[in-house]
Amino acid sequence: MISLTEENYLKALFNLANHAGEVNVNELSKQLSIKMPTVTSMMKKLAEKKLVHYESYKPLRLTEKGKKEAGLVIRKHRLTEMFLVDKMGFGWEEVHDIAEQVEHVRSVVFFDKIDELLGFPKIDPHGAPIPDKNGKFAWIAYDKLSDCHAGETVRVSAVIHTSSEFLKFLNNREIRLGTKIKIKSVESFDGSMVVSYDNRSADTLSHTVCERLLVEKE
Amino acid sequence: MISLTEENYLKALFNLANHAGEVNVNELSKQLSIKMPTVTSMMKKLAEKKLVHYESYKPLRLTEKGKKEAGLVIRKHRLTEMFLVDKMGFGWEEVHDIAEQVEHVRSVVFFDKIDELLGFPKIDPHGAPIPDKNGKFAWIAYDKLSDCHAGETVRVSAVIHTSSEFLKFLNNREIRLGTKIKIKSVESFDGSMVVSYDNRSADTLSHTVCERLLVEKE
DNA sequence: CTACGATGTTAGATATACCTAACAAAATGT
DNA sequence: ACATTTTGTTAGGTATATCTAACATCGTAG
Repeated sequence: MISLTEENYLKALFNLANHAGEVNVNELSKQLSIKMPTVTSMMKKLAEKKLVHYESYKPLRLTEKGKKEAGLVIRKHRLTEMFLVDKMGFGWEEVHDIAEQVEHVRSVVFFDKIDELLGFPKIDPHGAPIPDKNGKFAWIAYDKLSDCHAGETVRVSAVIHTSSEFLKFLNNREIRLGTKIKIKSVESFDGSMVVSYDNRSADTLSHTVCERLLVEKE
Repeated sequence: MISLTEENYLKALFNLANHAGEVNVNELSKQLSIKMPTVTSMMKKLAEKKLVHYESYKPLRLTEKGKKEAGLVIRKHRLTEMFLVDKMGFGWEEVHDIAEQVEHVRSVVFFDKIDELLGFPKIDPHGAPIPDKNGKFAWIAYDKLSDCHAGETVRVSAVIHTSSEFLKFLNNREIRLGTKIKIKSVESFDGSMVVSYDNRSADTLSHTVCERLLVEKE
């Protein structure tokens, strides 16, 4: 049995390990707003449960079992977010905090039903992939808008949604998943981009914004 | 701030106090499957928080504040049950355990949205009243079927749903909220009733069943 | 290459929510 | 009315999850 607290550690480990595969105690501590000694002792506990590989002073790594369990928590989180948006009418900027709580519900049928009612979605409202029932992710490689060039036309496929402020900003600009963006020019000194989309012929997006928009080239 | 555990104690206190207004430590202990000493110490804690009136060796009583908080938890529980049945397609026998978990979600907008999507329901799928946003109950006085007499025609308005087995039994007999029952005779020696309803011309219901069906006379 | 800052661990304390064992009070039955 | 059973409390212990303070190791900059 994995406690609610342990679920949160696994989820954070997975999210931080996204690219590198390894995580520091310090990073994890900051992510969870939990002091380092507490993190160290939890890592020892999770190591005993064969959920993480832990050795003193070495970076943390999820075991296969740990990845699976983390995937299942993230599955519950993302299915919940999708349900809140698609079936309950919440905005994509409102759902993270609610899903953070609902994800800890222990009922397989509950999430299976959500999955079914949604038609077995593959991505959440922010474009992030929903792991399958074994906790496995179908990774999709997107480009950051900030890595694209003038003249290219791209489609917004996912957003990095660390803050609801960013999502509200996108709401104001009427940028959503699927929005087709044409890059008119890139300012080399600050990385900001002049783009057009829908009926906005010239809008400027800062580098900070462009880094958080994940796109596919047409 | 009221913890998840405290919420469970308040809910149990309210449910047991339904009629009497007073509850024993022993009763509460059995209801929650928590040993008496633990209950005693929790009562002292809840008394400090002004949620219960507690004196050694005296029966337990919720304060007004305690009743309100208990009402709010029960509101969340019953709104969840209604949502699970009406909007997600679960059976009334499946929803208690799921609602037991979802009720602890701390998000006012989440439950407000559920309330709105359901059209501000006054009763849950078992006919129990849903408290208002101040935790206040609109009490409805029903009769037990077991207190009715031969010749009377009644309508099922609520069920006492301590076990999902009872609800499955009612499913098999096709008895639901709203079913109109005609009492043909009452066996005086065991209190069982011969009744007719829908297209069942003569069905026998044991006293145990009749005690758990709450009805309104036509 | 050593010293210092960043990172990580150990030790010991706290709060919550549970337990058992032992004792105390209340209720009950003959 | 007193002995017994039921109910309730006290005392002390455990597990989880957190903290601070002090110490240890690592990595790097001078």
